[in-house]
Amino acid sequence: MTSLNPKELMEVFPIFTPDLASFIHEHGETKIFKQGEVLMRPGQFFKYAMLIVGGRVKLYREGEEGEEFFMYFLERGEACALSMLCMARNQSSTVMAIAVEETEVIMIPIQQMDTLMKSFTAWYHFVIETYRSRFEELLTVVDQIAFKNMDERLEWYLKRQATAFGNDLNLTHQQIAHDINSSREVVSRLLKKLEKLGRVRMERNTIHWLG
Amino acid sequence: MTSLNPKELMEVFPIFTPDLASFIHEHGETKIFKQGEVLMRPGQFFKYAMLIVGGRVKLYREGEEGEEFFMYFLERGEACALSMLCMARNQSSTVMAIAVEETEVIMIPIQQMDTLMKSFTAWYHFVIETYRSRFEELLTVVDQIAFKNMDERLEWYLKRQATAFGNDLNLTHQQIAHDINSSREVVSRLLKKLEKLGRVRMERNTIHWLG
DNA sequence: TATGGTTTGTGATATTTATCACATATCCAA
DNA sequence: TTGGATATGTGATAAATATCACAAACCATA
Repeated sequence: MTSLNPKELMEVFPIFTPDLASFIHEHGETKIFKQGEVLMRPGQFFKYAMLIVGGRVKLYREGEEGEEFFMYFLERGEACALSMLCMARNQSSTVMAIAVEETEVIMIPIQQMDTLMKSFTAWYHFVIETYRSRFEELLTVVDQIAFKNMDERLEWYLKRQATAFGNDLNLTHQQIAHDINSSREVVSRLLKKLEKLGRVRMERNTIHWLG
Repeated sequence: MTSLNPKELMEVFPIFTPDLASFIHEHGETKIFKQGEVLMRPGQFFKYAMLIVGGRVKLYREGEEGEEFFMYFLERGEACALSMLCMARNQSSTVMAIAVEETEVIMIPIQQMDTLMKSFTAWYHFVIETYRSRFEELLTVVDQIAFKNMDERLEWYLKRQATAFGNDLNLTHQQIAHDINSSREVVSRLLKKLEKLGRVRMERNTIHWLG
């Protein structure tokens, strides 16, 4: 049973119909993840589909030598596509997902998926839209790393961070370097260039996005 | 009405049940795409979900300055995830898909999707598996371009081509350069290195993969 | 206000990849 | 067989990115 009643669920997930909202209210569990907590890690098996009610989750890919590569955020009203996809075949995760803020999640047990899919057209549309938007987002990620240089990729990264967190970004150059799989020095220099172009203003531990 | 009867459909798509196979036999259309024909291009809207019966389709992303970047192949028994995803919201395609061999495709009109999804559990599982495998594949593509150097990426590219076409690859260095978004000279030099390592043997217009 | 940890700045250098210029090789068709 | 198109080879150089070394700035707190 979730902590949100059906009416609240329909506010967070506008596509839900009343009967679907009731069903999820009934069969879902609410869980709070604290900042920094891991929602899933590579190799872990899914028992639940995860819907984000509030907060923010960072999804990233890990390289063989411990590198990281930021892919996207999940936010209020969205769901983890992989948790739905892998569940259906009892596959394990291939990405890291950690809460970057305190995050409230509705966990729907795998056993309910067939029922949901068969009984609620709205659920089917929600799942499709979840897949579609994540696939699109992953394609834009591919575009960036396939076609763009580091300066453009950095700018794109900052833009997305600003969309998620607002224009004052509490990030060190080292953290950014991790996320875009570059090095701190390179990030520092490119940020300096962006500052000269008037795209950012910099402080220790903070970058003001002026986009 | 498809050119394949239900029994043949079940051979190509083992997950299909008899009733699903009959439904698709009834409502699908068969279409042959000749080598080099475009199945979809960016901006085009979908009217059909596309299932591949035979042949091979190459999916790639286009950059802003006309660059190309190969993502993956679709083969017998697979389906185009994007054609299913976009259809559901009447979205347009964001990738190029061309037949690299003569390819036989079953086209299922968008109008049938809701019925299929509601009436056939096997269809639902097929769709999920289609999404899942394409998502996984796209994640491995991200890994390669995010974490690997050109030599490793080239080797990975050749390996995938060899899996699709066999070990004798009819590719020019220029074509390869296009697909991995590099330049001909770089590909030539890296191939030379691979030849010295005994991973390939080279001829004009052909590369023999010895992996 | 002294101290040590963290963050940022920057020159020097190495590595990787791209680009340019041109030579050579191979094939096909006239 | 020859001329032109296509494919490949290769040195020189440029550009992008990574790495190393170390200095300077900032911050918390003892």
